[in-house]
Amino acid sequence: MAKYSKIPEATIRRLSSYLKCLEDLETKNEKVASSALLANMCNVNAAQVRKDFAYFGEFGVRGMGYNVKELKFNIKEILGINREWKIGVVGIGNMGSALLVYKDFLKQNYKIVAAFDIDPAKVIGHISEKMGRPVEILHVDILKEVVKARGVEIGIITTPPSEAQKVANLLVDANVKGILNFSPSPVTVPKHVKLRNLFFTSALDNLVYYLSN
Amino acid sequence: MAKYSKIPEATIRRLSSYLKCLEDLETKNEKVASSALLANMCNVNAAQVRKDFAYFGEFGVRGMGYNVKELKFNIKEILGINREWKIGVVGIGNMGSALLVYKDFLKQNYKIVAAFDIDPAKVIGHISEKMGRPVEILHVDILKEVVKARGVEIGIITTPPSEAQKVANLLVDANVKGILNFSPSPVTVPKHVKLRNLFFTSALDNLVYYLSN
DNA sequence: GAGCGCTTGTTAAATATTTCTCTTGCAATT
DNA sequence: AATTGCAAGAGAAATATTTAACAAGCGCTC
Repeated sequence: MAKYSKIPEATIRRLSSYLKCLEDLETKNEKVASSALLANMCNVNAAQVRKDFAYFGEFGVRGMGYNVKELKFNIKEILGINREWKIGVVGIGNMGSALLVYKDFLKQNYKIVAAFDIDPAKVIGHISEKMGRPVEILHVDILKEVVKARGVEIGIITTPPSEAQKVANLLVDANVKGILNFSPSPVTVPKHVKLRNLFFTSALDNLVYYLSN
Repeated sequence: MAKYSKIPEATIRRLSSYLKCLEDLETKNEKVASSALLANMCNVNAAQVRKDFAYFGEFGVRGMGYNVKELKFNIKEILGINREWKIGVVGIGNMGSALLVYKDFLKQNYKIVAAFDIDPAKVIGHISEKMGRPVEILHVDILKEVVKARGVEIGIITTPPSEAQKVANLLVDANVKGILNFSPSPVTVPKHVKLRNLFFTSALDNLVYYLSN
């Protein structure tokens, strides 16, 4: 990580996608993967794959390829996801409740340790019996104190768009380090907080553009 | 669109994000927006904003800025979302049911006209009373014929990862033009079908990388 | 243990993208 | 109708990213 000063943002995105492919390979009991194979799975150039890794070290064996488990471990270390991250979800509607029991979060060491809503009693209805027993849903009024007490580092916003900015402000005030906004309304936060907007329609827009052109 | 032969992929992504900002401005009753304002909202450079638009035409007024409604219209036209797109959702678990009633899809002219599951009777339990009456859930066995009959153009996969590839194959066989994969397992499709994987954990991975570094 | 096949890591070249600077033109004002 | 201020559009320069080409090196076989 000393060799290169600047890592392309796109490289980081791809690392995450290589990781998903490696997990896929792991379930299929594949032990090694070449840059060509990963490139193929992720629709990128093989040189790109090797270059992406080269920013961070040497993880492969010449003539052989990459050891799936090892590479997976190394990517997790690079991304900083080799430890548990504590998450709080705000807005327990349909999407919020779905996230509360989303299995891939658990698998990836993303642990939802708190859930908030403006009306905890009412939203219980969103939680179907099939969902098991997710974390208790608390009132947003006590968000700040709970976030601090439980060490929540990342907030996820799943409120209606009209509430998104208010909730973002609450989370910032409660000192979360990052925010993932699932609501379809863009929010802004101070520079010291990292923000990602995840707009479902944007994924569709992108798809549609390439379908239309 | 004749002036430039190649449009950066990143430009398309940004158009979608400008669009979200314009909608936000519209709800705030703003009539015009400058490139500087949009740049600020989307965390990009103002020249970038102008350049992105310049690929497709001249949408602004010098000295004034861009008319919010007009620009919104033009971006929709560019992206190809100035008409309704018919969508089918496969896998009606928690995430799938949440999407069935996701308001922003409707607002954006994305219409879910079909929903499938391996066990339609069972998954009704996922649909809470609050959700109203989403589209009827059908058995995947009849996916192909329903997709064709209802003119589904885009398939959304919200099954468990183990089923994702099978469903992708079904959708391809039913002649959808594009697939949006919400399941955490990467799928592959023939080149003539457009695919986007939407991994929630990837958004978190990205956030965490920049929190850790 | 020498040679071969294969795939990595690296450097350099080719592309692509972003940013800067400057020119153009609209609209408001006087 | 001329002047001024402002912000878009265009082209050039600066960066950044991707791709190609090749050298290095591991493990297998003979």
